[in-house]
Amino acid sequence: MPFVAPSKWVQTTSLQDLVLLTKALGDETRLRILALLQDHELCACQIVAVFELANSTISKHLAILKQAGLIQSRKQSRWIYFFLTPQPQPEIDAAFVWLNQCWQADPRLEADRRKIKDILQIDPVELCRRQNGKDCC
Amino acid sequence: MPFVAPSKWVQTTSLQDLVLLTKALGDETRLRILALLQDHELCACQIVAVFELANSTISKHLAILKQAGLIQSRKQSRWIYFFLTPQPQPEIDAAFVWLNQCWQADPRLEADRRKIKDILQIDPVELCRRQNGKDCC
DNA sequence: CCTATAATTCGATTATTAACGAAATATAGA
DNA sequence: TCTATATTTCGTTAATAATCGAATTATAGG
Repeated sequence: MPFVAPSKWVQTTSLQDLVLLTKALGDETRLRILALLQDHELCACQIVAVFELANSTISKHLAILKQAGLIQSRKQSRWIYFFLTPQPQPEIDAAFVWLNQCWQADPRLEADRRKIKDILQIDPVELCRRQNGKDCC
Repeated sequence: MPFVAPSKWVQTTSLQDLVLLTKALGDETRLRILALLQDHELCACQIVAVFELANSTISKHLAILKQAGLIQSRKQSRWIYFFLTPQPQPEIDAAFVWLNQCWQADPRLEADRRKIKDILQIDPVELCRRQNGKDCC
């Protein structure tokens, strides 16, 4: 039976986790996604519609936020919905407290909020058709 | 007399400031510098001695931290001492509160603390001689 | 006023990250 | 089971950031 190192040995240090977290927060698009997710859970196609970036780009941003422990996802019907991690580990919870203090009343975030409000009116089926159809760009 | 836009017009939004701040925090070396500065103010040559990076690199990191409003500096004799911004604006103060929650008892930060303890024993004159002399590297 | 020197700036290089479109994956619903 | 499609992964390119050594700056102290 081969020797297996206890999982403790490969555990990342809190500094490494923290760097993962601060790097995840160190991008404007990702901060704006987090701000939107404070109000609603959203599927990828809705986030794509807000930022007008390629869906592969948004997917990457979401993966970074997820790996940092900031968000989670669940599948419902044909869509994957992303939402802020509920009751996250303390260091992430504290990060949210901090961010909330910072980003209230920012004009760009307000604009994003208005935009998502319109997007939420559109049926995701129609939204995805627009994104995957050739009338895009 | 030329028209000069009121400074208000070029004022950055809070989101931009926040991105500046999160980017400044999104680097391991800079987080470690901040952790060290929680205990002591330090001059550039002392920080260089801890990290074994070129003084130009450390200088850049310090400039980024300073621009984000996290640190300040003062000149004393031949050295410039860097220290955490006392009573900073609320969003930065909240960031420090958050960081303090995160980085207590991390082994790498502990090691840095031990190292700076030794370095503080050395006269800065001698420290800088070692760095600028040819016996380095 | 000089000179020595601590720190910064500059210019170049390397490494990392963001972005895209296309291809692959996975699966809901027919 | 099969097909349509929402999301992810892949491969590449472009932009940004970290790093270095050398040159420059600014100034403390002789």
